[in-house]
Amino acid sequence: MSRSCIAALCTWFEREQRDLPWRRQRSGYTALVAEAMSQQTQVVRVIKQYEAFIAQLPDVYALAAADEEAVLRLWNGLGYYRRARNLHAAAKRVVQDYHGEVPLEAEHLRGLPGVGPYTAGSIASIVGGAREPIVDANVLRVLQRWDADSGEVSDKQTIDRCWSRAKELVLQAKQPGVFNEALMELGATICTPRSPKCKVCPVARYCQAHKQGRQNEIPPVRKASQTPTEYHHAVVLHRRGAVYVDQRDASGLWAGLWQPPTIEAPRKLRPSSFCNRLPMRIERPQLRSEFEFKTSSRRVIFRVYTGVTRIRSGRWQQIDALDALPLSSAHQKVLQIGLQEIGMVRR
DNA sequence: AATTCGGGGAC
DNA sequence: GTCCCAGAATT
Repeated sequence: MSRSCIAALCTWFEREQRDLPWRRQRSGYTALVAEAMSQQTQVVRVIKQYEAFIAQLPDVYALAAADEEAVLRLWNGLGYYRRARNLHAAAKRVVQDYHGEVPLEAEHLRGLPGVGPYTAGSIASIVGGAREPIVDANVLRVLQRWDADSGEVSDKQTIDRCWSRAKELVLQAKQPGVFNEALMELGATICTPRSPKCKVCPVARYCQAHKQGRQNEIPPVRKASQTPTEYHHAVVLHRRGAVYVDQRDASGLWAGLWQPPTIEAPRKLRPSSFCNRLPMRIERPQLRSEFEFKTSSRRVIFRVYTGVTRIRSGRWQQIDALDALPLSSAHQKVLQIGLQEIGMVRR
């Protein structure tokens, strides 16, 4: 009975699938890059950055040989920057241990940094044709609805049930990779978190949630956690067409990325207090602007200053070469505000 | 078993 | 405004 459902889903996928760049050229390497970028990130946001990444680093040797800074820069704005470092390390290991060929067996893939059960199963099945199950956020939702499983999405038992189900199903599929990708595609385009489009779903007649009219209740909505507010005071220092930047801690938020000198505090600091905490002397500090930046677990108020300093040591980055710097989305905005105030128009 | 890690799409 | 996303690693 699930055979016909699997077939219907795969037929729909072959007909309706989105045109994604990593579907045009399949290889272990392109899949590895695409999967790393796509973790916890909506696919539409990945496309442009994936293309830039592949254009710059077209094969695993290019990536393995690249500077970490060059790799991180290609991740600018994407978030979860550890993924970039893991991908870089994975490429080095592929060159070292696998003669430059990304392994296509799940067990080997699983040994690469940044490759967990989902990513290993995805590459092994879609590129390698292996009969490996996968469960990402899309598949989880689709399978919960198929079985009218109203468990919490974060509950380990719910996740385990879906992995078991995915395994059962992929064992019956004619083409495991096509089936896996079709499940994800259905979740991304039809079986969406809210207001699923059951009217145009190719497998609605196999869906228990739909049969019971409970597709809007499954899975249950997650309860939002509250995010404490913190204040990041940053000063954009300029001299001779360059700005001063320093590197963030190797762990924590935006680990190892670059930024204008910043003091983080639980509360708003007065300008004098802020300047006193900085390692360099600031002349004519001016508060220019303030904006809110939200991540999933933090609410950060950025207070952007401009100022002048005499120090020469440290890293002075030319303004027209700021794109070469690994920068978070928040710090790109800080720099944009600071430079605009200074009159160094940027974009 | 919980927490951490980003940032914007979509509603 | 809210919820969520082609998850994995760390604590």
